[in-house]
Amino acid sequence: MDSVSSKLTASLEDYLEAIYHIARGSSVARSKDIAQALGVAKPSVTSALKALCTKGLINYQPYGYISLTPAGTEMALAIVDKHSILKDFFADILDIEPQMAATAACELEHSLGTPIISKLLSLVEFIRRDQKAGSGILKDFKAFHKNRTKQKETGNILYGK
Amino acid sequence: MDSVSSKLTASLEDYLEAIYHIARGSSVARSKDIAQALGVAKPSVTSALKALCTKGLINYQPYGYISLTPAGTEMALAIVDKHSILKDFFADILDIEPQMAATAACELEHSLGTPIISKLLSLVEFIRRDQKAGSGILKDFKAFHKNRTKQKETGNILYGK
DNA sequence: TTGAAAAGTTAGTCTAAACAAACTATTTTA
DNA sequence: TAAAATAGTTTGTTTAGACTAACTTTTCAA
Repeated sequence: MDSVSSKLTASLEDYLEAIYHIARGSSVARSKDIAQALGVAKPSVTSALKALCTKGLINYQPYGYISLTPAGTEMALAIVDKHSILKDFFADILDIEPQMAATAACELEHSLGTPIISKLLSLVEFIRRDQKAGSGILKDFKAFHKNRTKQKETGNILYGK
Repeated sequence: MDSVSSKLTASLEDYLEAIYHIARGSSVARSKDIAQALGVAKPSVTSALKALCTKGLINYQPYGYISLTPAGTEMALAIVDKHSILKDFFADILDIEPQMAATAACELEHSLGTPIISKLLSLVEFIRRDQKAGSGILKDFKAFHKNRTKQKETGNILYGK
């Protein structure tokens, strides 16, 4: 358990997440696909695989296929969930372009703990429910933001965009 | 301009922010205070000061006092603003404990660009204004979250807390 | 005004994460 | 089935950021 319990770096979390997604699609994760998914060179993948294997999160043998252990799957799922909640918050509530929302989610998923993510999920669901009920919090908010940033022209406001 | 325009690392942003706060209080920033503020050893501060000086963000001479240049002040202010907006969002909207809200703000202030921060600020102000107007979005949201996480006991929900 | 204490710097080490170049293993195909 | 192509690994380098130990500079107090 000692090797498993240690916290991962942001980088190793990214590798774990990539392995999760690749294995979802094709049921095996190959080193090359991981490199491509993360935009890194092949030797970087090899190093990361060794680290993740040492921590008991993946099954890995040199030149072999890669899969997540139960512990690795659990961790990957936690990261993927955070990513998804953050992306929804940015894209659906803050109305950030999908690409930028995804990028931001990628960065933050490594920093935020469950208490904050839980609240964020509630907020997303709260506003979605409100939308269905037709009372228009989101619409009002968007109008509020548009109006607030329009004042940028007059120069008396920060963070116009 | 070449040395100034490069993006800072998260670490250097932290140093810049610390210098800003220390110089606010006592009008001079000493190396020792920076080390203490960031919980880091003295040689780490010296390295960071050299880097920030090279980038034209602080005035620094060995064994001398430290101050921000105009460019450094501008950057520090941008970071401090982000921090403050994030902290308000976590503490006032998501109702996260102040300590945790501050810690999270510290992490995220380095990752999020102005488009997202701007929207977040609008959201904070939108909900504050709503509160004053008495229509209770925040109150409803808190109740919604409480209710949602109560279902945790029954086991059918993620991120109960 | 000099010497001890405090502050700051230098030098060297460590870790994480990336890279390129070179090598090895596997797979494909002619 | 052997050679070419592809995939994966090893080795060694680089960068950023931290650290300790040892050294230098500055400050303060007797």
